Amino acid sequence: MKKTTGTGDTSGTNATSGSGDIGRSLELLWGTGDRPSRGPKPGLTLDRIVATAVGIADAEGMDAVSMRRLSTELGTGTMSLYRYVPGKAELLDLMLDRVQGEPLDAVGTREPVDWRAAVESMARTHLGLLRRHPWLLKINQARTVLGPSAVRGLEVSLAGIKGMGLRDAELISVIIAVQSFVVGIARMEAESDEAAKETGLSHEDFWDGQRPYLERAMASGEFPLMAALSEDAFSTGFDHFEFGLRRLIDGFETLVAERAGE
Amino acid sequence: MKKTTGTGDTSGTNATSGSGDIGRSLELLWGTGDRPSRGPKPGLTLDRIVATAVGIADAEGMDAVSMRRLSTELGTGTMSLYRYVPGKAELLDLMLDRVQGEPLDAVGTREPVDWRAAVESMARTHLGLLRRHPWLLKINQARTVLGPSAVRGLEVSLAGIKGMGLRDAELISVIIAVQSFVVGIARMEAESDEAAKETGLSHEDFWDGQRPYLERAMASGEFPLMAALSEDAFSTGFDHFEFGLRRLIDGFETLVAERAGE
DNA sequence: CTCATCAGGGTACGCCGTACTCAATTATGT
DNA sequence: ACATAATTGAGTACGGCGTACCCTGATGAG
Repeated sequence: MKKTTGTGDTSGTNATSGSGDIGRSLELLWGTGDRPSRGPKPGLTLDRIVATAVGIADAEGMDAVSMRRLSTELGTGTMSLYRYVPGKAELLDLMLDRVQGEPLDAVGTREPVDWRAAVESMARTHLGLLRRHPWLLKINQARTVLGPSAVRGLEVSLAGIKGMGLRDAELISVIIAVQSFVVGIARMEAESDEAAKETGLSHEDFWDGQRPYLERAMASGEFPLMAALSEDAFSTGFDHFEFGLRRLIDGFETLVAERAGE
Repeated sequence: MKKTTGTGDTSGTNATSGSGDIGRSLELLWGTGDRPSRGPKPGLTLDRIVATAVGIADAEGMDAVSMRRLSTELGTGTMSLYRYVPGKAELLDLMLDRVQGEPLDAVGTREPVDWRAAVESMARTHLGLLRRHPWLLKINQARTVLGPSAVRGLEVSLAGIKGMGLRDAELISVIIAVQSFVVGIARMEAESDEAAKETGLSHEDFWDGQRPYLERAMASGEFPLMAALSEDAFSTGFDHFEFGLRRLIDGFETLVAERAGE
């Protein structure tokens, strides 16, 4: 995704730092944004660019976010964007950190009542975020571990589960387990929606379309257990998120009780 | 991702079926592949195309899989591929189903010993698959729920956890919970690797690069809990997959015990 | 043998990210 | 006040992508 040009030399023009992209990303993320003293005032702001990009992604998905499209939306030339952002990858990093800040504004770092409630809230908040911005799933999150919003989010999460009485590495692991589960669920949902939108087929039409193939397979006798499943096993009435979350919390409970008993 | 041309009319040339893509995918997935009687013999096979595409993706990632690249690898013209596959999306579906079949060949549908072992095996197998083919994470899996390999995999999974004594919808939910968790973990790993490869920075260099920003944030006093974390909280020595899997199984155990007690 | 049928490949179009160039603008030093 | 150095923003161009369209040949049924 990085070397699309083929001519190489992605970080040669940037005189400020020879380190590459990630340093630039961090600088933009944490940076103060002080302008140079000489020259005309910029007609845009980083904030406006990122906000607009997020708007496009929310409305039409990540694929719609291109530098040309973004510049059109902003009423500027395409290349002007590169005055503010070194490349598209860095723009994505900024988009990521921006929306990650959303839930934090509402929550604040209030005292946690109970770690179970905290875990639940963490999962629900995260899932809500991913549902609101499904394009988040298409951005490499490993890059921006250390944006301001990510750090704040981690702090809030830690505050919630501190009371579990686990070792530090285990607390991190709890967070990772919950986030992993949530991401997995969100991914399923997002992909389902995406597929529905792309093919123009609704959920029901989709399943109806599969039915003949499925039925032939079931009739073959090769899949006895699947054939024996009741009709509503795949029904949309069952909330797989709630189910999984409950199990996960129960699992944590077991560990916490175990530790307390020793 | 579908309407890249802008001229519209994505499914007009195909005389065989006006239904669109998904029907065509299923046909390729389950179909018998009978050739027409007239005309020259095809120089390629669907199998060879898909296998080559998988090879490229394994070696160089999903981005390297383009129709041009694939055709070069196969020694044919680019457009020839469209004789075998209606479009790239369908090719991805086929790639997905192909690698999903891998673990099944080894396992077989032997009698399950214990549902705990089955869940563990399910998770480990899936994680292994995703580690071997990280590009799987970039393919929309919702589309191909019903490829032959997917159906077989589901059957095997069901066989393993049947003994839990849960309702059908709950069994599905168990599978979904485990797979979601595994996908989440795999995604973290893959993104980490990808970021490392793209930036050319190793894991350590990456963290060292962040350190100044992090330390400034910690020094600000805004994040007391994070600042208080021990050094090794993020150490690579802790296996987050094992931890989460253990909790998940414990959580299932709680439910199973609950049901048995009633 | 004829010819309908079908495989294969070339060309072209509209997207994409972005390197490079250059005129216009502006704050500072004199 | 003015000259100057710095910076902006727009234009152009390149190499990639997926794929629509069309033409060339090979094939086997009648």
